[in-house]
Amino acid sequence: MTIPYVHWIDETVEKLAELKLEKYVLNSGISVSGPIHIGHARTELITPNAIKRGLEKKGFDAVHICILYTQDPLKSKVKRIVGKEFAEKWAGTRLIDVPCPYSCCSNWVEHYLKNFYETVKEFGLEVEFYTTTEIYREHPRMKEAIITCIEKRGELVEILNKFRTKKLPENYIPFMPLCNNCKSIDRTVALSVDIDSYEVEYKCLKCGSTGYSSMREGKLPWRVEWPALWYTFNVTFEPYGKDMAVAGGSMESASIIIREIFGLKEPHHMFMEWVALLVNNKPVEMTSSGGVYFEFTEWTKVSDPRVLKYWYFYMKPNRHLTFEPSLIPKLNDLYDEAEKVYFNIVEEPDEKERQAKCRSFELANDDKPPKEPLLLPSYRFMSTIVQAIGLKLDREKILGILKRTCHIDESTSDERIEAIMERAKQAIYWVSKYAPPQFRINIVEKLDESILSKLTETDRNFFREIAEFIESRKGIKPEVLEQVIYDKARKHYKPHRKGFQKLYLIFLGTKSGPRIAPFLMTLDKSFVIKRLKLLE
RNA sequence: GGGCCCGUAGCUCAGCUAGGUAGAGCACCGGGCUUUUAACCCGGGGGUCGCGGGUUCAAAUCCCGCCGGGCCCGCCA
Repeated sequence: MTIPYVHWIDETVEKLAELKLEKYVLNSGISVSGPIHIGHARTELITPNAIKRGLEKKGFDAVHICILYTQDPLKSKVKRIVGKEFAEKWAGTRLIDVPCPYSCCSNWVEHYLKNFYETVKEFGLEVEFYTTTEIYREHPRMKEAIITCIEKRGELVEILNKFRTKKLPENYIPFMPLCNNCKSIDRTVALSVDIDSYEVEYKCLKCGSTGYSSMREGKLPWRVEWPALWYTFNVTFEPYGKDMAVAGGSMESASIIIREIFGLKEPHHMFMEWVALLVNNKPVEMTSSGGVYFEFTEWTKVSDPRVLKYWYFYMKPNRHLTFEPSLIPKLNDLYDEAEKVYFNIVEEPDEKERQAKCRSFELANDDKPPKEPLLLPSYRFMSTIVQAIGLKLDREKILGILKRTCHIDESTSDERIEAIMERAKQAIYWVSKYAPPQFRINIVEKLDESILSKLTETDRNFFREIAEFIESRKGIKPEVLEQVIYDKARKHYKPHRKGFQKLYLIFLGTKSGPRIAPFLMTLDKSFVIKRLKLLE
């Protein structure tokens, strides 16, 4: 009685496919209240995009839209990312009107979206983005939705009041106007609406002014805005985080509103857990405005997008994930392992596990897995190599080392070389910015008394023999050198590990280090020989 | 006040959607081995599946009630 394995993405696709719709609109949304992080990427970008592709593969017309909330007021909690003064000055202003906090872009939104679209492209995501600012200004369906909400406001208030402790008055106008005077959007009250001129009469509680402003510049309150967007785009599916999942939360009210006010059915939903960041060794949910995040645009600098996609596809959606930059080599290993399982280079005895890895690997590659495995040197080893050559992206040196360590040869394809160089570039960035101390290699520049005084005659003989071996041979394989070092260590020391300790001492000034032979081969041969002879 | 997720070996978790002998990795112990910035191989110990009840020939799995942990909503988004 075994249940056939179905990946959770495929399961969702199957369910949606049963609806047999002419067109599928998969919606997601991100508030541009700060940096867009990799937690957003899980729920709002990567997951719905894979579902879209799944539907397309089955021959359906599907589109993935992502709404960027730029019309929202700035939250005061952004003080954690931009300082108290800035936050207080601009709190309550539409994000689109807030200046760039670092004075490098034309405004807040532009600053936080600066490299965003490019990263989306690098991730191979096919998403249509809309800002709420442009939707309010230009989208005719949104205008219809707003007018409907105002016309049916009695009914709407009744629905909203079911979810409120502080009840809204019967004549409440469900609209947040923009104050022309102080540009606030969260402390204004709509007094009356003129549908023909599409203007709203308002009173601003912040600056005390009254006046008329265009409804194109205001917004609906969130609980109404969400279903209005469903109506605007005819949304059929939407993943959401736990903030929306709650009984009495916005999803529940939005579902009632879309049915009763707009006469449509609510979209299908999918619950996704959030991604936490390890802060002081404790997981904290990522929050852009609260200053806890790992930026989405940062990902492509440290790693291949497929690595993050693979992680998200391999883990179940209700799984709470915890991220830390020091996990990046590990996550790369996870992807590399999946590649090996997929190409039958490594055996995965557990059939379900094998399928989970293979299917997640395919999904991470947008269902177009490579014909041949890349089998890159591990991220960890790449981080050793780049450190040995001073964290410079020196193509010749890197490829030279990889040749010496037998990772590549003349027959290695250009595609693979490029992938290796890409990983080298990422490893440099990672080592410089994120590597914890135990991953850092500092080669001893010059031997001084503090080291020389610790060496014995035995050590000198041991080093000299290794030096002579390296000198006498060309094209040594790492395994061969490893064996030679081991044999000589056993010959000179008891226990032989002492020999290894002395080797690390003269190269790194430490008692331990990376696997010795491949490490020595990352270094310049003449330097290694000189150092072993204690000449430098 | 309400909701969601989680609770299975020391740790991280799989197994629960369709009930059928309790699982993996890490850690630990023993052995092998070359100190490998989380090495590898062989063997071993280790669990009242949070608690209580119910359904059933049979429950980690389904139902009800509790308890514990985390998060969220009841402002705004």
